[in-house]
Amino acid sequence: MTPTKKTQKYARVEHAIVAVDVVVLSVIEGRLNVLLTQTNKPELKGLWAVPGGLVAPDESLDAAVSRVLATKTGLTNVLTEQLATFGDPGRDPFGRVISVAYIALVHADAQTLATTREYDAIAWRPVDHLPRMAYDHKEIVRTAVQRLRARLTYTTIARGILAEEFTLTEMQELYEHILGHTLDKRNFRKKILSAGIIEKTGRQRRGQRSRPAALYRFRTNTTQIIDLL
Amino acid sequence: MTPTKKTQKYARVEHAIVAVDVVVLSVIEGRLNVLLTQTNKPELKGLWAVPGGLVAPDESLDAAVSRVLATKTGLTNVLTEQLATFGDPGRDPFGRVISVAYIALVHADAQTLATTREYDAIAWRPVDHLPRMAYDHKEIVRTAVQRLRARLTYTTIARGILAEEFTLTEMQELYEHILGHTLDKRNFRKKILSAGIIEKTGRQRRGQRSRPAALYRFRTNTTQIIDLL
DNA sequence: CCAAAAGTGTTCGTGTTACACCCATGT
DNA sequence: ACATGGGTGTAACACGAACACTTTTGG
Repeated sequence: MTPTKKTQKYARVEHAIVAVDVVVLSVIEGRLNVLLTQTNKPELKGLWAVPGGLVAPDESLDAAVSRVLATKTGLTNVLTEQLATFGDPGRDPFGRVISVAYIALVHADAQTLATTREYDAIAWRPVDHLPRMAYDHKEIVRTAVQRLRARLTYTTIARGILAEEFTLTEMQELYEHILGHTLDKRNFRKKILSAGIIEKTGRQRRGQRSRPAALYRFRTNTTQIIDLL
Repeated sequence: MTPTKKTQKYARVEHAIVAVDVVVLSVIEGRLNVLLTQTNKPELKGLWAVPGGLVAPDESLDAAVSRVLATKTGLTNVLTEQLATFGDPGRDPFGRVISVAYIALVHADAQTLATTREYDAIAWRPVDHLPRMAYDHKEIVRTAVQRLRARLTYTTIARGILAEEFTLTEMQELYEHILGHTLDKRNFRKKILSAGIIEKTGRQRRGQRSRPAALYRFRTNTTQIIDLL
């Protein structure tokens, strides 16, 4: 069944264009950052946008997200989650484009690798100092950050941003930076450990001129809904 | 700017079709029900679907939802909220249709009015006994119910289902039916009242052969995010 | 006067918060 | 030896859960 045959039945309908836009978030040097690309369309010169692309005729939305991430940023195997769909007529000056927005979280590791790729400029920007952006992408990023903050306290979504192995202090700093306020060290450890979502790897992080820290990993590969903090 | 002109720039792109599907929920006789229509397409004979329709070229998604609700069910002025977007190729056997699903909540009042309209059959069905359904609509309804349950405890979304004026017992029964378990009367009242989201209207519900109940209303017209229960 | 639902406080246990010092390492 | 971040317990408090009787009306 080809796409053309499949859409026959709706031939008279005015078709829209469907895109996916991916808000890639990471914590870099203690700040929550978003990955932005500079568009090369002359009409939007100088404006930044979240990486995105059109959905191919026989491609699922998730597949489109993976493809866009891989081709436009070099990122693969990223934890993604659907955010919301933005469809105001006029949100794209070139036509009626409906955008299904996704959140993607990447490890502190992968950052440096991800920044060098593709044709137009690509860079990390702190979410609290966004540049002028194309379309409604500023609103999309704001929505994504809101959602991430909310999820952080009742899911194990942090798994997406933390490296494979991490120290409890790294994890706590991640929470503090995303939530925007400090947390008590002893209480944080008590809650996270008693939730049973992470376990010691047995290894240690050494090298700093201080006591070595125990390394932990998440016990599961899935994002669980569980009350933390 | 006509739609045709606007989409010029993307003329070579395979266009998809964008639809909205609305999961209309209400509590009827103590059970959570969903409003379903029976499709008249011969290929899907006998299957039920959630009311939905294609998005017009210059119509926002929200506007499409309102229009679909009004023309297919007679409902107007309904509290709606975007749920998620379903876009698997093959979810619609007739073509590539991307569906933006919405939740709509209607007052216990409006129910009876809503059921009589439009060409094909339309009826309320308990969400825990869904009939055979077309497309992926069963999954959409399940997702909607999950979301409603979750929202109930931390937002004032119940406002959408309750009538303008209601008794605390009615409100409590609503929560019990949607959550699927009973609640303590005194604790429920304490929490809801101390949250400050509702106020006495000064009127009473009389007529039952028992003590009259004070009537309440929500203090605001918006769905607020606040910790209840 | 009886049935039916409305309304109202207190106790107890659990979970959350606030808080300060010793430990292991690298330089 | 000292600077640096890692690691640990306890007491006060607030919050949530459990629980039963009196009040007001309609019939």
